[in-house]
Amino acid sequence: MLKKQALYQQLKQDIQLQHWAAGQVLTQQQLAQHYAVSRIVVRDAQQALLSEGWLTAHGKAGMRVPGFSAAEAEELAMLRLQLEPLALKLAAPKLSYSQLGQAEDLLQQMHRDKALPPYQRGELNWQFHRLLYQPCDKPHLLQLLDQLHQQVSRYLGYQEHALDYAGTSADEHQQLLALLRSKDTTAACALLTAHISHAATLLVQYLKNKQDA
Amino acid sequence: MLKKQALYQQLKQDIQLQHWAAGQVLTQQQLAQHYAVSRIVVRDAQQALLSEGWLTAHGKAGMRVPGFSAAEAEELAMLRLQLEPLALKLAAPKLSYSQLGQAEDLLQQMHRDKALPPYQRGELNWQFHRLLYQPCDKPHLLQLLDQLHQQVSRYLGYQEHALDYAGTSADEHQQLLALLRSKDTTAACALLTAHISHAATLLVQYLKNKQDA
DNA sequence: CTAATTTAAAATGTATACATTTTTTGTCAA
DNA sequence: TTGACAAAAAATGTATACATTTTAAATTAG
Repeated sequence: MLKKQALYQQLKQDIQLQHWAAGQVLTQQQLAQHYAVSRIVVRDAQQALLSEGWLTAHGKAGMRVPGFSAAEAEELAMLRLQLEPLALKLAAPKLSYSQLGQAEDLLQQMHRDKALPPYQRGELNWQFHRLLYQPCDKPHLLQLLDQLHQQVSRYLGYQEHALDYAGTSADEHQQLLALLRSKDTTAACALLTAHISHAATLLVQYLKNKQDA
Repeated sequence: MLKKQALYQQLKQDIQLQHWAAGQVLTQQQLAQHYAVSRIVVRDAQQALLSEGWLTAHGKAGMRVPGFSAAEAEELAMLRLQLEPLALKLAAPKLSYSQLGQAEDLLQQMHRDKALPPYQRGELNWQFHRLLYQPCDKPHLLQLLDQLHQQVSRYLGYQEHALDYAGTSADEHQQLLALLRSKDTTAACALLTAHISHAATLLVQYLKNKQDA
């Protein structure tokens, strides 16, 4: 694989797994030496991660690993609530049964293996949602959603139980598919809103507790 | 100035002024030679422009200059309508009179000079809107809006009269400020919605006419 | 002539070397 | 001691050179 992409993925994963502490400045040299690649490669990867929010610029003070906050989680949820139901509303009428089938497969895969690492489960979860939004045929909207997902997924590798994929979430996913199959777009959008709210509440609650401790 | 930034701005402007035709593939070598810089500089600038939508990736076929379409303009307007009134609703209660004064100054500057080049007028227009949204204190929302603005501004260098800054738009800006000064957030948001719709309609109409011809 | 395969050319990826800028450190004067 | 200034170190920006990949062209087999 291209070294650029390899480093991009590795670095992203290492950030998610907290191998680089939040707030830490990551210099080109440091990373180039640590991962044994040239600075050029590091620059490219950094740039990509920066534009996706895995790193944040601080003027000329270099790029830092962003931290976590309940406020940020809440903002991200607000934006998801603003955009995802819209995407679903536009996409729902165009969803084919074959796509619904694919979605079903993803759900099954997601809940079958109990020992799936958090970030893989999060990835499947997003693939599921993304699949349902896809037919809306609005490239910019989908791009914004991908971007938001990147931000949210920073929080996920983080703590498994924060999202409760195995519990209520699983039911909500099934119900959502059922509503879509029966062409009840309005109800599906309402359920999606509740679903996002619910997941967000859990995460925000968790972060607030952690702030106090 | 840093060559990277210089090229970034130059290239952006040249794209806006249609010096590079839509659909054209811009290779590193081509640009490096044309602007007399090394390919490294080109790479950096390209990457930045790509993440802002001034260039679009086509698999391994290189980066292309994106074209214009009524459908895209409509999508961008939809997203603005979904997000900007929200930003204003959150920001309005926190707007200081000093900020409203700044906004007033921007408006004046914008309408005084009749011969302002389109892209500068567009820039002032965005500064005005951005100033009003700023106090919402939602970094991600503001970032999404900046991004959307970049996309929209691609269309602006394009044709001056498409947005009618001198006509209805000027009135709407003034009214908006008045409503904000009187703390009528609800009415301000409603007016903003109408304002964005109006500008979008003009642009979309223009693009549709152009498609037919 | 068509299509497949090889060969040449062009473009991009990557490393190293050098230039410039930024940060830090250390020294001296008040 | 403190604060300003100079020197050194570190980090980033940029260019050139080389490696790899991709694309185009040319050649040949069917």
